[in-house]
Amino acid sequence: MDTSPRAVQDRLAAFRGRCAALGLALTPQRLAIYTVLAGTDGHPAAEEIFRQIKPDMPSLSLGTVYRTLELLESHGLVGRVHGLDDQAHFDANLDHHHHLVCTRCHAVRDFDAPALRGLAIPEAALGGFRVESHRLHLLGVCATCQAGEG
Amino acid sequence: MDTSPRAVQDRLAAFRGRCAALGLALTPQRLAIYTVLAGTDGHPAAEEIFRQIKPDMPSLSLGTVYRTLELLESHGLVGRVHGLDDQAHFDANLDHHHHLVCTRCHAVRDFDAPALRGLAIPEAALGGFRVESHRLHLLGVCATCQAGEG
DNA sequence: GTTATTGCAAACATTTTGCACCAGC
DNA sequence: GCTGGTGCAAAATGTTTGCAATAAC
Repeated sequence: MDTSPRAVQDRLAAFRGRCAALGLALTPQRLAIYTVLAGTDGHPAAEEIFRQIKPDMPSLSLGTVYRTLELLESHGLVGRVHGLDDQAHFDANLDHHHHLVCTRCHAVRDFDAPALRGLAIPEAALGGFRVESHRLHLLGVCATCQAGEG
Repeated sequence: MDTSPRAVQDRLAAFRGRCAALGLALTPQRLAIYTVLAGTDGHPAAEEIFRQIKPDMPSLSLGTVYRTLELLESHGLVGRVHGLDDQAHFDANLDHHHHLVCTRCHAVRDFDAPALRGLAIPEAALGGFRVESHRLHLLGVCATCQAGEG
């Protein structure tokens, strides 16, 4: 995901617009939570988002972070990613993309390979299942963890 | 996954062999847990496996189910699947296959499409990540849930 | 001023762990 | 008799919820 200041600004502007359109109050908490997601390439869990904001907003409660993420996901403003731990991770990048999941450190990174778009799935194999979307997780070892091998 | 009596028998025989080779005791609990997985196409969670065995083995404890699944997974005898809920589901099918995940009822079913094997992933997109395996989740609505639509 | 949103704390669900007891070699 | 495995209950973890106080529109 493009995390240049410009791209982040664009994302935040779009977020404000979507909130207004949906009738959602643009509270400082919501803005802070979305800003964390809009500005990172990672896929933080609720707890991690909370820790990042807490110093600047001591009144923030973890419950609000969970509620906000749930709300934003239900309106399609953020995505939920399941990695290897049983913890939900979140993502402001809604473009079609896939994930690299490190089996050592459980980090999740985005990647996109245009060659993988338009996967041809034989209808016959699906047995009546109606496919609406797909997600591909590549499991392996990230560069950082490889460096630590020995 | 082939759940014919013959295929299940084969799987159980292989399981006994693997346990012996690994020096793992073949306790009634372990056998019961693996049997549930070997005989189903679904991907039950620990609690579900527990419920299925409990009537026939009242002394069974849920902790043992968790410990056993963890043990079997660590020895590569079963696989762990993350669907849409934040609950681990388990799978005795270790052949290369993918999953159909129903966004309504969260059921997970296997499917295999030979066309998807040998996905060509451009190295350049990976940025040093070493890919060891991949999993594809197709999200959509299963036949059962489609039938219930109105 | 209303209504939606927050903070807090308690509840909840899932999974892990410590420890005493038990079973098999 | 050791070793490993189980059952139980407590704890840890991640998440949701009820309710009174508060802030956004």
